[in-house]
Amino acid sequence: MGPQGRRRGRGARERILSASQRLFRTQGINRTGMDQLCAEAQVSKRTAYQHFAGKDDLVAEYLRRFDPEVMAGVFDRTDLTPRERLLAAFELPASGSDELTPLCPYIEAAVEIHDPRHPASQYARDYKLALAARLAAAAREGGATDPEQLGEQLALLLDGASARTRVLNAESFPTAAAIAAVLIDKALPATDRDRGSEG
Amino acid sequence: MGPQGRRRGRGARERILSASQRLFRTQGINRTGMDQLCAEAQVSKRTAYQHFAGKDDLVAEYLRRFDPEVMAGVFDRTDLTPRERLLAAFELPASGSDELTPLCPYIEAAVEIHDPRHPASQYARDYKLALAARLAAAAREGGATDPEQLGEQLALLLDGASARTRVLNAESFPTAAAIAAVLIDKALPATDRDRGSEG
DNA sequence: TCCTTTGTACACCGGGCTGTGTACTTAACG
DNA sequence: CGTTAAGTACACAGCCCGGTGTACAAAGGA
Repeated sequence: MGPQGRRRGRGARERILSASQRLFRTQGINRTGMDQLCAEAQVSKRTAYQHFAGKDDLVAEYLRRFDPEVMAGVFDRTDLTPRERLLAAFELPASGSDELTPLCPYIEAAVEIHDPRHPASQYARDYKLALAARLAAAAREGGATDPEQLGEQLALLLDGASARTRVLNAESFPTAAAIAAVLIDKALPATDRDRGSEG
Repeated sequence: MGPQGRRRGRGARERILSASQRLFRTQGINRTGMDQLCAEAQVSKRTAYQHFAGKDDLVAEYLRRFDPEVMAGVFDRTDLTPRERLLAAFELPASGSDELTPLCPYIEAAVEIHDPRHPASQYARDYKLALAARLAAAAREGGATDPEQLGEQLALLLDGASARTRVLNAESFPTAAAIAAVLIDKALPATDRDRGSEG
């Protein structure tokens, strides 16, 4: 119910969004009420609704905030060959060694929202396509025979690992990584395995 | 809210469960209220709560009912070689040609329920393990080098296709099938591709 | 200093949800 | 026929949720 003792002042919007990240990811979207979210953000409910038109709006903005941060760490690593970059995408994201990888927030949103026309569902779709495109770009750089196909395949593996980790309550990324290795070895020319095809 | 005109009589429990299948699959679990469900089942709300302790109970039972029906069609086909059976698991399930494959109900439940200790989550986990085991059994029958690994890999592909179909709002099973073909060809001995290793 | 912008406190509304109480009706079976 | 199990109709309790109205307090630039 907002900040009871100390005033928290000006950074309301940012606090709301970062509280969203914490709560939506750990509890899910539907199970997180606006009251709890405002309490976590130390923001009054009124303020929240002055910054966001509604919960839907907040959810959409929460998803939009993921785009930059998620994939940048992997794809911008110029020290790795394309092949290594593709494989690095399957290393456990932000691996707190005893915690499970949480379900991809876009899949979570798509399942919880369930309306394909909802802005959040649009963002989810856009993100997934963008990620596949990035994978395809790295695949092309590595000299893959059919980069788009490999990108889509690897993206599917990531989604599978994420969903399966949630259902089984056990880490599934290593399995996905093993499949990815097979696909990459098959699609990338053997001579370029340790070196990009860039000339 | 229940049967307004005609009385429907004795088959209440079955009608409730089959209405669950229709509504939970098309709308999701949380978005389907007991009122709507009872209306669809043409059953009074009171009757529903005489058959099930609560909605949680109904959801658990709804999931339990899937076990026999889903995989039986594929794995019992003795006319197919093990390799063909493994591949058949990736053919679009119940393909209404213009409709998307709905999200696997166990993934749906695991995401919507979100509590790993909930009976529904248990069923989901059990089902996923059982399916992987069935795939592994077929893989073993086909002479795979590491049947358990192949089973787990194929199961992950199915989950990935299911989740990604939902997020992208576009069919992803063909992609998964292509990956499956690669994995199967790699794991099954070439001489046994058209014939089981049974002797 | 004053005034605008931002945030606060808190009660409250309407609606949907799960679940129940009660009195009644019907179908099946002996 | 009579008895009993199954189902019905419907109102209603209680809860939580998203969202709002109102009156007030503080920060910060001019």
